[in-house]
Amino acid sequence: MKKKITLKQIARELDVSISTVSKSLRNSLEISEDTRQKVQAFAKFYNYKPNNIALSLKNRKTKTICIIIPEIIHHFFTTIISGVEQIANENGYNVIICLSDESFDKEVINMEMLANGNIDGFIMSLSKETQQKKDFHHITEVINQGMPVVMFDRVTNDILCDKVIINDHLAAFNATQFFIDKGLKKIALITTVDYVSVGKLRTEGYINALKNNDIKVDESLIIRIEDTEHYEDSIEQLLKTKSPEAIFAVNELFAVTAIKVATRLGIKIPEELSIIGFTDGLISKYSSPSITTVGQEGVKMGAKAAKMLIDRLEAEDIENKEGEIDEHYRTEVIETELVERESTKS
Amino acid sequence: MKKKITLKQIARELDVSISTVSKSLRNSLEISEDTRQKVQAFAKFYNYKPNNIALSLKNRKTKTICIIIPEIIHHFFTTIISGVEQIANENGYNVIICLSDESFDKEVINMEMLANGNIDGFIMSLSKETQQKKDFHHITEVINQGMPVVMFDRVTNDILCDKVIINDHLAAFNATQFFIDKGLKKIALITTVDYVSVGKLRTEGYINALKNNDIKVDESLIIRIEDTEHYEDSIEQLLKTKSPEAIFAVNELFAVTAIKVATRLGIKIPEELSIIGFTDGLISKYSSPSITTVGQEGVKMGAKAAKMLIDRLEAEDIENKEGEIDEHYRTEVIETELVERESTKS
DNA sequence: TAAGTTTACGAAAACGTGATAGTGTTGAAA
DNA sequence: TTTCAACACTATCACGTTTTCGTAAACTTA
Repeated sequence: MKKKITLKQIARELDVSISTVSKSLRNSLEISEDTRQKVQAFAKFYNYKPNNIALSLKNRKTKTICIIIPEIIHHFFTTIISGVEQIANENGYNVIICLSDESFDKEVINMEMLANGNIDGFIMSLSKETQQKKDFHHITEVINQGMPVVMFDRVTNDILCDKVIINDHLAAFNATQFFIDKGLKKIALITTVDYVSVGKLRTEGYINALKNNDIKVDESLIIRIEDTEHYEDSIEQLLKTKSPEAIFAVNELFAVTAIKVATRLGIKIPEELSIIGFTDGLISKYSSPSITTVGQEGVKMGAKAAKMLIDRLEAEDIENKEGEIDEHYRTEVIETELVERESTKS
Repeated sequence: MKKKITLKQIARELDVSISTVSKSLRNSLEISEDTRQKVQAFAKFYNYKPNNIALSLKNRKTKTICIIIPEIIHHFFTTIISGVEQIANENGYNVIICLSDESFDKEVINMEMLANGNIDGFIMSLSKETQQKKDFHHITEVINQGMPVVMFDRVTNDILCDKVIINDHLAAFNATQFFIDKGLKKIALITTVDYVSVGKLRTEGYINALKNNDIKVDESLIIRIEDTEHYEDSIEQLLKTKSPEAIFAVNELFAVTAIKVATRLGIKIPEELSIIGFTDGLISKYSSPSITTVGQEGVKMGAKAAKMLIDRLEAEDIENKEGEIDEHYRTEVIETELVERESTKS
């Protein structure tokens, strides 16, 4: 077992100074051709690689970014990760992934721990609990320390920073309008409780589409799901008592569960009931019938977020020297598109 | 914007030495009650937190582990991450997640980059390409440097290290036997090409179960899928020409695709065709009909792997001082269980 | 009072690197 | 012969910690 070799060891071995070794390896012209070659050969033989931690300490940057997501089970977040990872790697950055498990405390702990030098910046989507508490002190604190943060999907207006979102309102509006254009009027909504920012926006989009077409909003057609446990019953109740012609679900799981319940009740899809979900994940694709869904382009979103973060990090390098920092934050909107499948009539 | 404060700044501000500040904050008895309190109050006010990078450099450990997985889209791997993350956090470790995208090169690059001081150890599952090439030099190199590696699921005998696997052979054997016990004999297999270690093992389990029951192995009932693109046709062909009574699929996607094709062809599940998949993911759960599957307990597996790695890391601390290292590597086997659902007769 | 002991702190080294600023030797120009 | 530049290298510092060792000053004891 040969441990990693250091500059110092090379220097001692070749009987030169550490500086000489360092310069030789960086091909400095100060060092004679002879010495340079000797050192480089030796270094190569012992597979010398600079210690990243030492470099981080010296340069005061780690070339590592952290992405905090509430859940890894949701397909949407995994696609986000893919996008971030790709751009990060292209630019020589590592990615640390943290799960908040929808918990405020875990979000805080993760951020505080990593903010102490481990990483250069954050990409994050708020946990449910954080959105509910509306307590963002951990995020402002990090930003105040001069560490850039990019928020995506579940964002808040209370924090000033770069953001990447989809137009949830418009996407929901369009999905609902899609039903209406097919002549369907009794449209149910399966959504989350209102403190989840995206749930709220999608609900609003649904309502506005109805209003826009002079369709009365029937609150009994709307199910608001608190936790993810026993919502099958609520859906069954809805289908039995209200017999909606269409259902718009704000995520994949709600959509596929609706299909399951409908199938069990002998309701034909899409003949008797049309369904549109949100998030174009594996479930929507492989469900039978497959689910028409609002595609979120998670990869694109993650890539965009990573790009914004890295741009800001690299900009800091330059601006630091000139003493000026661009405080102009931007919010990017990612387009969505309806992916038509078997759960809606064509 | 107030940047992070350092020991040096506190020292200068309070007109004491850096050592005094450091000791005060660590409650050393060398420092008078008075000074200690003064320093601690000041540090608290300015929200002092030690710089992790500096600590890493000094202690020569980073309290960070890396998990390399081939794909994040597969639900199995996300559950692995959950398990690792949980144990890691409990023990004060961060987790870096790297995706190899099934590519040998990306696996090598990731490992080489992070091995230079960024992390204390690896948890990994081999990429397809690596398994195909049988080139493991990057892994042996890391291990030779004294960095512990734990492999899970897709492992190789060519590397000596801790491993966590499931008994793929037995699990496939049992699933096949399950069909046979129900009186089904014409059992098809949808598997991967043989260089994927787990695919091979599962195929062997299937074959052994058949042989064990004196059922002739019919190669035309076995589909080996190379890449994940156009296998719907192969499955359709199989169903049309061979009309199997049962299908055992070595992963979720193959299983759900089989269901899709069968449904399209009007084959009733489970009356005319029973299906068992592998990996108890969202797809199996939410598919209609839901899929009977071999549960892999990814969380448990990830947790086990993390525990093995951390145990070894902590053991190193002690053994380093005593100059002895335990080279006795272990392989843990995680139990699987058949989760019965609607795609098989009860 | 002299000697020893405790108290309370500071100096310096170490982790590994890279940049800046020196330094001694050689050779060439004046 | 003197002066100065070029060359080839070394010393030192800094990044932020912790820790070991050292040392004044105060206090105790004989």
